[in-house]
Amino acid sequence: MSDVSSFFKMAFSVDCVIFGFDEGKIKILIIKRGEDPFKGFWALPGNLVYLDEDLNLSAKRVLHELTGLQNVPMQQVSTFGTVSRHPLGRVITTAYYALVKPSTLHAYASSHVEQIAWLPIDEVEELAFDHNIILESCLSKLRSAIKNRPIGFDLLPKHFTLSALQKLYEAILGTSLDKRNFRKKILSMEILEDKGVTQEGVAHRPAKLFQFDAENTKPSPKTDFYSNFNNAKKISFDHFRKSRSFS
Amino acid sequence: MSDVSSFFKMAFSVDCVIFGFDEGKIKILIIKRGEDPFKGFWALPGNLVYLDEDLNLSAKRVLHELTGLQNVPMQQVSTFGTVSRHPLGRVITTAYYALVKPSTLHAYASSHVEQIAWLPIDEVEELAFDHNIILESCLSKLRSAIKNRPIGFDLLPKHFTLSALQKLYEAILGTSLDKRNFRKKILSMEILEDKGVTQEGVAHRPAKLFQFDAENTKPSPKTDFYSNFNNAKKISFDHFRKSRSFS
DNA sequence: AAATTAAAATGTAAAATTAACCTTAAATTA
DNA sequence: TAATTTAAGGTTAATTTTACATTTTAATTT
Repeated sequence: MSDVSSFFKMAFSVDCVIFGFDEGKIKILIIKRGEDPFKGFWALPGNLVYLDEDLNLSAKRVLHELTGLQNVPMQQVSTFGTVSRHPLGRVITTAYYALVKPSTLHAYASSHVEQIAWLPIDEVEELAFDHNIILESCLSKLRSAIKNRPIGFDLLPKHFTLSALQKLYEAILGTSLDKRNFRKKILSMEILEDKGVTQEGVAHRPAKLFQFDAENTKPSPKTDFYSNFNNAKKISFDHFRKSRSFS
Repeated sequence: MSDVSSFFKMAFSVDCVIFGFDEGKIKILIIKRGEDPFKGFWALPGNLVYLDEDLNLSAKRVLHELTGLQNVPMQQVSTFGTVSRHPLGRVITTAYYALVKPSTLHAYASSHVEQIAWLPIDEVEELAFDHNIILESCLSKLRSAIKNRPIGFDLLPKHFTLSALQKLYEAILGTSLDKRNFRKKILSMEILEDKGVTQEGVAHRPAKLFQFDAENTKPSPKTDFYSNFNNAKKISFDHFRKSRSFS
């Protein structure tokens, strides 16, 4: 290659979509930017990648610096590279998502961040850069991931009820599921361990608590991990539905 | 952001995994590099992205420049960004795959390319850069894509027999499929148009020719597009057939 | 303490899908 | 015309999915 130096003028960034499940809703972590560009705008946590830093590690570093979150496994989703997506120059960005338990961690506004918030995904308005598009793509990835692998547990506390798990699936898939069929299917996978303990202090019959049993994560033999999203009862999730990116 | 200029020192590239189906095998297009780095090595077609060029368009441009291929839809797969994956500096690369019909197009060695070859995927040896890893990830993407969407047709000539289609699925999935069940399932999807024509000049009963009917590409209602890869026959033990692939 | 409230837990039957399996048909070649 | 080769196609059993309603258990209210 004759002269290659003119190519080495780009920057690279990572953007993180951090999903949490709280009050029956899927939320994401957004930050209000404390510096230009897009100062004062809400945005996904993201920043530039250092020259001597692996891309995948960069996502963890950036998330930590901006929100204090640590030890969060991150999944690469997609890379966005239109020419003028960033006002300061040519910046290509890679999107990552992560699933966290908002209850057990404390995200805080850190460097260059004015504010931080957990926002239900159906309440997200205009974000900085092309972050709305990035969010859509991560959401769509999450929806297909949850059908194929037992990842939902990462969004729940260590011990949880089957109803909570079902609500989580309903929130992500945007459908309502049949209770008996859901329980049958999940239990038949033998990935849940019955802790022999029940809820306390609830004003109704207390539910059994389960724990995800990582041992038994053999892939389910036939279909997707949880593919029967067909028994949807067309009830309430209208806004949710329409935001599903088909096509 | 105080001083950001030190970040704008990276380069960006795209690498293409071009799949073809030929002689019953899945092959990829590889090039022998005509310039450093890795001059003389076999590699995936790939090159640096221009500063003023959209990432996704870059993949098409690069493929065209190196192989002459044009109008090939490309799917983004994944981005690779370890620090020293490229000897000339910090270069992050995005992998794309495409499905082509080797019969109807003429790839040729173009700029900076010494040679070009279609190589069966199981005969690929050491490639330049981290291209072996990139290939693996595209292959794995192809395998899951073919189960979810009717993309196999992009690898076949316009008119094809059901046996050819089945062989294609078998080659990609690495399993053997039951002939009657395969035909039943594919035909029930109503995405194939019977051309009322048969093969000619074959030394056996000629097969009917079909054509992919893009009209009818409603997503199959329940399961994956072609998910029943479980009826794999372990070839020899025809009656001893407890051979379902568990675990 | 009895009644009310709220969610938990549970089984069965019909429908749909998947899996297993083999014989006859149509062309070419020897 | 016999031999070879691949195409074509249908039935049954097994499994999976779907639809559906009542009873149980605790806390709270009266």
